[in-house]
Amino acid sequence: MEHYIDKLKHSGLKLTPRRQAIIALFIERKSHLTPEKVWEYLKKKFSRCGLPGVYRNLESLVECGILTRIQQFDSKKHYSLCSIGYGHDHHHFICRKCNKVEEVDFCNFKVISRFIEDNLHAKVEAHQFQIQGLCSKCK
Amino acid sequence: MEHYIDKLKHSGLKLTPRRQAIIALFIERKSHLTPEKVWEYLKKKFSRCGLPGVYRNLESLVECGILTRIQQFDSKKHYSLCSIGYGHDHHHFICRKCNKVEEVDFCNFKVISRFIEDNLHAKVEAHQFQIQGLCSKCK
DNA sequence: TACTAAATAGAAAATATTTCTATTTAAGAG
DNA sequence: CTCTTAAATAGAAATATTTTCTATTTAGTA
Repeated sequence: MEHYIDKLKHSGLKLTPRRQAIIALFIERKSHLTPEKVWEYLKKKFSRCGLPGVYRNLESLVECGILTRIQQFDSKKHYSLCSIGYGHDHHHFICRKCNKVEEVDFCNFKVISRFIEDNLHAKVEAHQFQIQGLCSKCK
Repeated sequence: MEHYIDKLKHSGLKLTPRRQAIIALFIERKSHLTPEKVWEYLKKKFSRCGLPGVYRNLESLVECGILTRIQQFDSKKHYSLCSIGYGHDHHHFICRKCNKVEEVDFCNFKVISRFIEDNLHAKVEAHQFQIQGLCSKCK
């Protein structure tokens, strides 16, 4: 938690109760969450709580490198904790049952990047790598 | 084009003018497109044309393996042609300038898959790999 | 404690997607 | 070629999702 608070302050963002609660929620759940899900949780903790604020907070937490956007194919936004940070390459394993997101600390992207630059003559700038399956508990 | 028509028929889907036009559009543009963009194009070709139909067609073209969903972070759905097919692993290079989508015929996923199964003790089922950058023309 | 920029709620608007029903059409059978 | 039927369609409407806006409140600092 300290780690995340440092990231917040380092980005010049204020440490508000709302943000602390959001970070705590993600730490507790370990899964990716939609703005709506986050809102459901926050409404229980804060009597006054707007969905627009949730959207804004999630985006600012992405920008300061605490959260990352997770791609699902359901027309909703999804976020999860991410130590790698905004603008960098992301590698996530996502459990299709419990939605737990685990970071994959391995990437042989250089090889693929080289392949692409050689074969497509393109300039590679970023990549996202998502792996789906069942986590150790769900399988 | 023949290739795509075969795929359609093979899936028991009808070859309608709408679908032919959608496939032709994707072949011509080479880029990923949102339902809205596809609709804009179809409206020029068909006097009567509904957006719900576009949504349905795009989804059925995904299911028969002609299109794939492309992940962008803008709250819209994105589709592109894809020879790999539904449920299989996808590897795309996407130009951030012209939105051209190129398939990457290279994958050392087995190594990463093995790494994940060994380290996270998870069962890997699918993966998507997206690479962003500038294509040969745009760079 | 006072100040200031940032964060907030809530209403409203804008955007995106899905559902529904009646009508039309593609494709196979005869 | 015509008939039949299941699939595809339009368009209206509903729903869902996200963003914008304004006034108010608050965190962090001096």
